[in-house]
Amino acid sequence: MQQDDLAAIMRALGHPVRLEILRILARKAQNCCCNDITDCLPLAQSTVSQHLKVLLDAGIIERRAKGTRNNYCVRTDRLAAFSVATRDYVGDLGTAAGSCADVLDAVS
Amino acid sequence: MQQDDLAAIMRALGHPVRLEILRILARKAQNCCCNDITDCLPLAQSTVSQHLKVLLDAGIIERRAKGTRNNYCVRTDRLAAFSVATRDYVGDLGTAAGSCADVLDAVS
DNA sequence: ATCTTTTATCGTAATTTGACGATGGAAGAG
DNA sequence: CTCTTCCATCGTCAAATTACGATAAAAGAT
Repeated sequence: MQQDDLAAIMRALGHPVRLEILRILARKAQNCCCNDITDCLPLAQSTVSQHLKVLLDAGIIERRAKGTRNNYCVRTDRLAAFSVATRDYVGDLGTAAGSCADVLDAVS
Repeated sequence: MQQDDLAAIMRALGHPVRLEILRILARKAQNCCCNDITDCLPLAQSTVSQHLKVLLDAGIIERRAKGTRNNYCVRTDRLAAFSVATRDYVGDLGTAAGSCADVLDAVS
């Protein structure tokens, strides 16, 4: 995964409400629409819809028209890839840096 | 780690420049000041300083006065905790959701 | 055909972000 | 003491984010 993509997903996830929305989606899994989420949050429907769009644009969730409703669900594959990319990124930093604090202590 | 803290770190990491700054810090490990980073990026010193503040406020990096300079380094511990928290969060979503897309396919 | 439900989108307002140049203060160098 | 280097902070500006209410379109229900 590209660094910019990683940043984009981080940014999309970088809001407590959106983390909570994903949890709600995961819990109600198979049949969750915008109103269902709005019922769980102290926010207006339009605000929730906006947050859903952010997650949608980042490719973290999926939308499926179902009659008069739109069902959303988590894109587990994308999140798994993100989790791996995050681990790799952090891992790279760690191996490159060693324990920087210790080095500074040793030098001073 | 609290969900809000996770969101705060995600947000701090949710910018390509800041991901790049962390990489630079990790590479130059033991002796990296604001100017060093600025030299690696097409940005003004004040802009880099601002990004450093964001990372600092999120607890992702550490500052150490060293003579006339301020050395920064990555807080590997915090990033490791973040990596774990991310994995756990994504893992929770996965187990709660199953493969939601498949469920929807089966229902439709 | 009409009504209701759902929800994306528009318009708006307040706040935050991201970028810059300028500046002042802190600390070593001469 | 003076000079230079480093850099956090201030002021500014444009753009993005976050929230809201209003609204219209789409689709099922009556």
